[in-house]
Amino acid sequence: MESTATRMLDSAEKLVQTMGFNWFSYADIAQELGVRKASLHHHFTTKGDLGLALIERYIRQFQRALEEIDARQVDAAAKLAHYAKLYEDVLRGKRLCLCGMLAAEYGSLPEPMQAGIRRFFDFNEAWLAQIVTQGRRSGEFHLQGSARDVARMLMSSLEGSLLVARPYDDVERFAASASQIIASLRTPTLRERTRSKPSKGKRRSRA
Amino acid sequence: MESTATRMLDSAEKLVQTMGFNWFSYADIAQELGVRKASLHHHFTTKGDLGLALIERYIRQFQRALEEIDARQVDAAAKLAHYAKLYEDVLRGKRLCLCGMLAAEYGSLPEPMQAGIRRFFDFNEAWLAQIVTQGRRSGEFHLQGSARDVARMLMSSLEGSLLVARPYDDVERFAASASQIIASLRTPTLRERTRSKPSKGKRRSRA
DNA sequence: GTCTATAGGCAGATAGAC
DNA sequence: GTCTATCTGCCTATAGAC
Repeated sequence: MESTATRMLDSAEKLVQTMGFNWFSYADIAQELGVRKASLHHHFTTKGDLGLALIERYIRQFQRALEEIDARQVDAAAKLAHYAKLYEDVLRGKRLCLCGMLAAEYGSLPEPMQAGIRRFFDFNEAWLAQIVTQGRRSGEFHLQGSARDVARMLMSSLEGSLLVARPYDDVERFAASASQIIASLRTPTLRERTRSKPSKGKRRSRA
Repeated sequence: MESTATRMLDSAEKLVQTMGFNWFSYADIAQELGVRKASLHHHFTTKGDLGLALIERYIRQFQRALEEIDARQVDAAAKLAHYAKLYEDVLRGKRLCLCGMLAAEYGSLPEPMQAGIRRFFDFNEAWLAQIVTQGRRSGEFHLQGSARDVARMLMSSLEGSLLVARPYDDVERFAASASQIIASLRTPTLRERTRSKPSKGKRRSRA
């Protein structure tokens, strides 16, 4: 059985991800759950408190999902594909990434929420950088730039792909962008390689 | 001398791009311009009217900027670099793309604004697809996928790079992502080609 | 922990004088 | 085109009974 606080967070999360933090009110959640606004304020005194709780829970959920990926997948490419699937599932629910939405509204949010949003991005960046490093070592990925910069590019591109795909209510649009982004990391395929000059390729230092 | 309506649009545009459409009110604009709210309603009866006017003006401005690029730049790569600069300038003003912001708030907006947001993306996609086709013909770009899909990926990635970079107030973060995205289109350089293994590496199916 | 009641303010919008 | 005045409704938040 879910706690009341959890149901409140679930309802708020959906509202933020679909309509934005500045659009919804306590009345919306109260109505959906069949409680009074005052009950909401008992659990989350201010709207900022609620927003921060949302971000912190979202980070924890993402953390678990990434641990799951690390545990189940071996290849860097497979890990990355599953990472993209996480985003795709969000869009399937006709939502945006919680922190993607809040990043748009960033300037209007209380400071603790702003710090939480940056923590979410920092955490994702760190995980992705690790995957990029792994993929480069294994020869799966072909790329220039630091692992950190590639990680930032990947995260930003996926966030943007969600943002742009949603108005079209088109999961395929997202999937096409995501696979194109990921493909750009892949070592050139045989067909591409056979075009290249053979020769004494030396292993490059970090680009 | 700027018309009152123009100054109203300028003020509203900045508020939307920094704080979001659902955050600001007519009172904010009225205060900044030293007029009354009723004057605003005279020019833009409803907030939705104002929002739509904002989108339409933004599209016209973008159109002019892209014509400028077409007129001044010859190479597809140079055109793309200038396109990215358009985004970078937005971030320099500590703003988001108007339609990127509105895409986040999409679900909460009146239908005419929603249609306008899609027009903006469609228009950008069409221009980018043309550049991609040009670059592929000239041999500047190396890519898989249709010009349309590459165009969508580029636009989404740049929108997302703005979104993620802004909380860090870091134009360099955007620039690094943008140049990485664009670099992924470039035909492998000689130096990159020489590194590839000749050999029978087996081709994996598309991820 | 949930409720009723209410404060105090601001939202989007309109009427009508100047 | 701009103003004053006003409407109606919703917002976040709190006090205090149950």
